[in-house]
Amino acid sequence: MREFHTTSLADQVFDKLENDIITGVYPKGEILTELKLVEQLGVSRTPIREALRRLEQERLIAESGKGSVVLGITEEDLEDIMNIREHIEGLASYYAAVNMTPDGLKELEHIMDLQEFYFSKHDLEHMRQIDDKFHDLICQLSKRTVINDTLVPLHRKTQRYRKKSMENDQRLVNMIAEHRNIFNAIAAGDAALAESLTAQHIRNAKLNMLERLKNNG
Amino acid sequence: MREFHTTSLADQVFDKLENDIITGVYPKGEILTELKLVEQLGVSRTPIREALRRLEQERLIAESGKGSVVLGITEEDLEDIMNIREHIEGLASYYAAVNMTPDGLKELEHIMDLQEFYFSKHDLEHMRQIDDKFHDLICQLSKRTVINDTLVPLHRKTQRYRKKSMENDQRLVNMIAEHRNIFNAIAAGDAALAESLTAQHIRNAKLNMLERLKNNG
DNA sequence: ATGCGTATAATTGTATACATTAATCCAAAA
DNA sequence: TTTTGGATTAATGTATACAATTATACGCAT
Repeated sequence: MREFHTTSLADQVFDKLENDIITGVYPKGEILTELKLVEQLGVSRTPIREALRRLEQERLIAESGKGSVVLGITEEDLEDIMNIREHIEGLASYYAAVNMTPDGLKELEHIMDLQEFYFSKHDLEHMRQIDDKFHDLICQLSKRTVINDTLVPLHRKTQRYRKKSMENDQRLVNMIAEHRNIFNAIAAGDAALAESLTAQHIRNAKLNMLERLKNNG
Repeated sequence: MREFHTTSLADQVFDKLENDIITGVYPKGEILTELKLVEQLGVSRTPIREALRRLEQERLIAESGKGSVVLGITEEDLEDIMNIREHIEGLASYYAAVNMTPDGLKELEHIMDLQEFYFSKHDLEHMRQIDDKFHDLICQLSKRTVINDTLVPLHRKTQRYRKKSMENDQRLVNMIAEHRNIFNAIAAGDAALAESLTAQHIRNAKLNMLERLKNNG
């Protein structure tokens, strides 16, 4: 018998709020109070509180005396995030190559195709989502819980700033090529190559992001 | 006017449960149900639920159909934790050296003294706590939120296995010496040295832990 | 014996009332 | 004008009742 597993209200509220923060519906500095969210979302405080606490733990919001304030990330944060990813994300690709399954490979290939599709449409919003999905999926397919749990929150935090770094058309072309190379290494089961290509890929992304950040002030 | 800020029941419950899991009061596999905890702790389900959700996010427990099950960590987890720490913990020491304050230095020095005091008493339980405190404090004093948030959960997860690695007396002596060297580098403001000493320290700890784990089966 | 289905019990999910705490505002005094 | 005190308001913290779900036990048919 198939199990239904309706997602709980708390999960739905969390997903919605996380997405709204990432996409800028609630910009940095916005104050979220439980009561306002009760009105807006039409559910009771209980699931809302649970969602807020999870967002708090991910450092997307923080208590501020009066309600929860939506946090931004500083240049220092971004620097640290990319430095950590530069050191760790290669491990994810390494184990993804080691533990890959046919199903996982198919999933990953689908991402590769979508990324080229959205690029041909110049759809930056979906490009951002797909880029994130690519890196999240590799973490997941690595089958290494600790690595996944360490990296995924960092991916979440950079999402808001990813779109800006995608306005550079040349970087987009390079990104797609780098993803493709990483995919090929994983598909070939060459863990060491996947690892070093990934580290280099993050390094490139970091340089591009920080440069953009400096130029935009 | 001084602010009081009594910690909430939810915080207290979280701290207690986290500590009980870390110290083995609730061993791996133990099932925690909200109702049992209500009886044991004498508070309502609301703060208990909040605490459980936070423990879940730290991967110390997981939902299991019937209640929440206390998770252990596998050898793979331990390997990943120490590999990640090996790559990142140096950054924490680096920034701790850069951003150090007199007060912070005093705090850190106090830890150094306590560690030698407890060693002279052969008090392994406190040694474990102090070791953890040392690394947590450096993360905190680095003033780099992302680095702190990335490392602290990893420290929590290894606590349970730290005591075992402290049964090696020679390792304890080395550990104290390594901590002292890291402290001196930070106090001297030599960020690069603090970073490399820390990386080496974690490498040593990793080797010792994995070896112990193999020997004990 | 074994598998199936239903009744029952146990557990979590949600809403809400009440308690407590913290922020705000305004009036009065320095 | 600034500050201070307290009343008021608004927010979160906590407990609890009720709903929905899931596990379990048991009887029945095969």
